Amino acid sequence: MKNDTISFQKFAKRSQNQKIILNAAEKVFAEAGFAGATTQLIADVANLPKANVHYYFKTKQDIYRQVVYNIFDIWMEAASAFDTELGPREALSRYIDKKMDLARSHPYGSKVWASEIIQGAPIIQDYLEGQLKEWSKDRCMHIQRWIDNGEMDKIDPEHLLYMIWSTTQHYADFAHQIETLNSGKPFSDLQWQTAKVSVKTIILKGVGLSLT
Amino acid sequence: MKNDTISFQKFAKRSQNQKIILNAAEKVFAEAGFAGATTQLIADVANLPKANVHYYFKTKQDIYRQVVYNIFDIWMEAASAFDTELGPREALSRYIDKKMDLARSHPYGSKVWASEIIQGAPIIQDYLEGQLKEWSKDRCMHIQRWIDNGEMDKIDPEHLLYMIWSTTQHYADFAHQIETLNSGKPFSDLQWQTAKVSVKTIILKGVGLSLT
DNA sequence: AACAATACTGACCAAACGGTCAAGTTTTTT
DNA sequence: AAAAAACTTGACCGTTTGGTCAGTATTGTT
Repeated sequence: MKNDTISFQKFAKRSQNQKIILNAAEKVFAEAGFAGATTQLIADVANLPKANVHYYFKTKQDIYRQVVYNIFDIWMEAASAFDTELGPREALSRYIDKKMDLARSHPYGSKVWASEIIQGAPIIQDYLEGQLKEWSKDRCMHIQRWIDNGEMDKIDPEHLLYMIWSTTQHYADFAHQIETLNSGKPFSDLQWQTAKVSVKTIILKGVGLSLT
Repeated sequence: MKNDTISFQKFAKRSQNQKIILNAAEKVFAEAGFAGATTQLIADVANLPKANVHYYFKTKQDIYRQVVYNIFDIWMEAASAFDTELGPREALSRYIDKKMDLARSHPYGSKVWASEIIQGAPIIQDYLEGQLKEWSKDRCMHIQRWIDNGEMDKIDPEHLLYMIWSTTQHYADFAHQIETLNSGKPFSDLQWQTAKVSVKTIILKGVGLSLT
């Protein structure tokens, strides 16, 4: 019992400091890119001396790798909201909702991901070829089945996925541009609501599904 | 006559070397980000000694600024394809076509732009608040008028614009991801065609317009 | 209380960076 | 032909960077 508690605390401290560093790093990588992010700045944001950061992570790349893996895991978990058993309307609708929620709750992660892909996915390539490709193929197959069943319009499933990804992530990645066009103010709850409804309305109707 | 020719050649040489450097820089900035792009690498890609690059551009930021301005200009010129006099179907259709063409022809510029916005638009902020905001407001007003006239569905115009921007630019910015899901091969002419049609079909139908 | 393991940190270093410069070459003007 | 202007470049420099390390403090174990 006492041993367990102590072991847990030890584990907790290490894990907790790593989390602080990763959170700081996510923000810094998002705002400066991989090369522009300095370990010193990550340390400052995490409120730790730089040497301490290197105590928990051997290299800057290790930190970066962890940040990218984390956002990928979150996204893949959200991808299960695309539950093909629900039928096209519910599956697409819930998936878009979920992706919009993530765009709002994880803007830094989304930006890090975008930069990683823009620069050719030097770190995450294996995941793209593995998990992501598998998931995409599976969903595209189901979408095609819906189409063949006459449940929705004949649309290339790939491009439907791309449209959902791009549109939802745009609200995270291009938040600064959107904010600028919104008189410099971030979206309010109501504006996020409107965004969600607009995206769902256009896409669902666009592929021949009604909202209700 | 002779003077003119000589002066023109002088101008041509300077201008030509600047163009070579800017083209190289666009690629390097896209693939490495601002901080990750080294003047040495830009020089290598341009096939010039580093000192020569600095003869034509005082600082790395100057090169970067020019690259970002260039892509913004190209985009704003394309924005005139959104000709509100044509009515909603033609205006939107042509604008999407034009943006898709640019995603294919200027992938590096699009990536540099995306990175710039992701990092908070440190260079281009004035343009966002000026030209872009003005253009957006104007087009949103026209879209609203179409809606009020019953020519298309009631959709928040802002979000329609965001959807067009995000979807089209996705094919440039996330080309690497798309390529990976496409068995590692870049899109063929036919696939680009399909992408274009898919995007137009979904968006136009999504806002209550028929394609033909 | 003694010991061991983990956590922390200031000082330091080699490498890489953006940028400069003086000394050359080529081109244009007179 | 000679002077001026523009172009080219290898060598160089101060600064910043990721990362190390030796020494200290704290926490956990016996």
